[in-house]
Amino acid sequence: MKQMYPKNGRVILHVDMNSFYASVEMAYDPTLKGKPLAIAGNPEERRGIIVTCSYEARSFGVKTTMPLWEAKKLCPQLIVRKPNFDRYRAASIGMFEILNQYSTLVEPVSIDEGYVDITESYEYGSPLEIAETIQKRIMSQLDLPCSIGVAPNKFLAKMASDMKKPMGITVLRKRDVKSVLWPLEVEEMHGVGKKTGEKLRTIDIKVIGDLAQANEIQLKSILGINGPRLKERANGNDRRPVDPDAASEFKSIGNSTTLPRDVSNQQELLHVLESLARTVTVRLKRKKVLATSVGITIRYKDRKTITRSKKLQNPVQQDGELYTIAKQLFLKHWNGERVRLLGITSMDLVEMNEAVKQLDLFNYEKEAKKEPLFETLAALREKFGTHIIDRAVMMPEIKIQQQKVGTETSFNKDFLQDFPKRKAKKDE
DNA sequence: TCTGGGGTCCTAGGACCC
DNA sequence: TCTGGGGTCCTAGGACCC
Repeated sequence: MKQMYPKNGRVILHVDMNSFYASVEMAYDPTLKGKPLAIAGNPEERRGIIVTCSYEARSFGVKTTMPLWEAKKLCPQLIVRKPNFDRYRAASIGMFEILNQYSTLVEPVSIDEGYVDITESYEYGSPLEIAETIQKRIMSQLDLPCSIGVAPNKFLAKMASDMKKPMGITVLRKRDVKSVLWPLEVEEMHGVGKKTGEKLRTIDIKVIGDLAQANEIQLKSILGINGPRLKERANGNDRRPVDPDAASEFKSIGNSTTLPRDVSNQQELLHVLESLARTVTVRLKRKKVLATSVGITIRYKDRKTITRSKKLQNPVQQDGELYTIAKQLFLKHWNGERVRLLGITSMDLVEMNEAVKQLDLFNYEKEAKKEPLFETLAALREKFGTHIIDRAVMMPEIKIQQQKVGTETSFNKDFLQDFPKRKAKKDE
């Protein structure tokens, strides 16, 4: 079997669930099968846009991000359901459990898609057989359709999974790139959106083949670092590994909400901010992380959107902490006009057990530089933590400047600047 | 009568340090 | 008296994706 595969080549699958939310609803309620179904928010709350819709709905011209009223106009018999994220998460777990049975190299990309490196998975059959087995099992066990791309790298696998929907399997080899990929419009390419497409068209690049043969200097000048990368992809090259840990750690956690109507009342807005802070806090705790930066998003009536953020001295997670910072940012930057959307994002996340250590290191470096003055032991303990101060004071090799102020002995905080270095050396 | 909510990555300018 | 350039951090915004 082994000799079936190219010596240094990889075999990557991209598994993409078809109209995932709508399909999950149909699996839960089979009477919905075969009907035009859309998942959308509440139009009364101005969240009435199509998140996903069934293929039957698509045949009427209904599309993702379309306002609900528009979709209803195109398809009056459209059945609309609100999203049930718990259901979708459960279905997603089921899907990844199946993928994990064919390789240890499974990289989740989002709730409904992932890459699988099956280069070493000979025992389960040929690449095409594995793809067929996975597709059949997802259908029989979860009642959910998916499309699978089979290719020598992630980019080609991703493009391949998009080619036959629903329930397609597409093999895209390197040698097929010219005939299959190159004739497609550049905007069809993963990584090329509206803006990049427009820019590319200004230098007469219309199809993927044009991009593949484009002048690299010129590409770089209009797209920056992304230009040469896109050209590589257009030629079918992509060396990114399938990394099972890639998405395991969140880089940010945030929540935002479009208000049912535009609001300019400060109390009302702060109230919304407070409830957003609470939901973000709950999610931080569940993930056992703390935030070292906090940002807010304000979208005004005219959809102009600003973001403001702040790096913190100490990572936060407790109730109220997030709100306090978000409130400060909001009051400082809100221009008083009517607000359409508010959001809070927590960033630079650190693990809870890591955070204690980092808190100390962070503090004494920064604080000591800022205000090198004498303080009492109690104050230092309060600021930097009892543990770290007591350890520093106990170490005889560290000379600590002291002075008497009244009956109290104070310590020069400057000694703290050297402490981390000494401590690091000692720990080696 | 419009345009959600969750993310990631990149860029660019200013501050600051060496 | 005049003044380089690299590196890093912080902040804001933009593009893109699902």
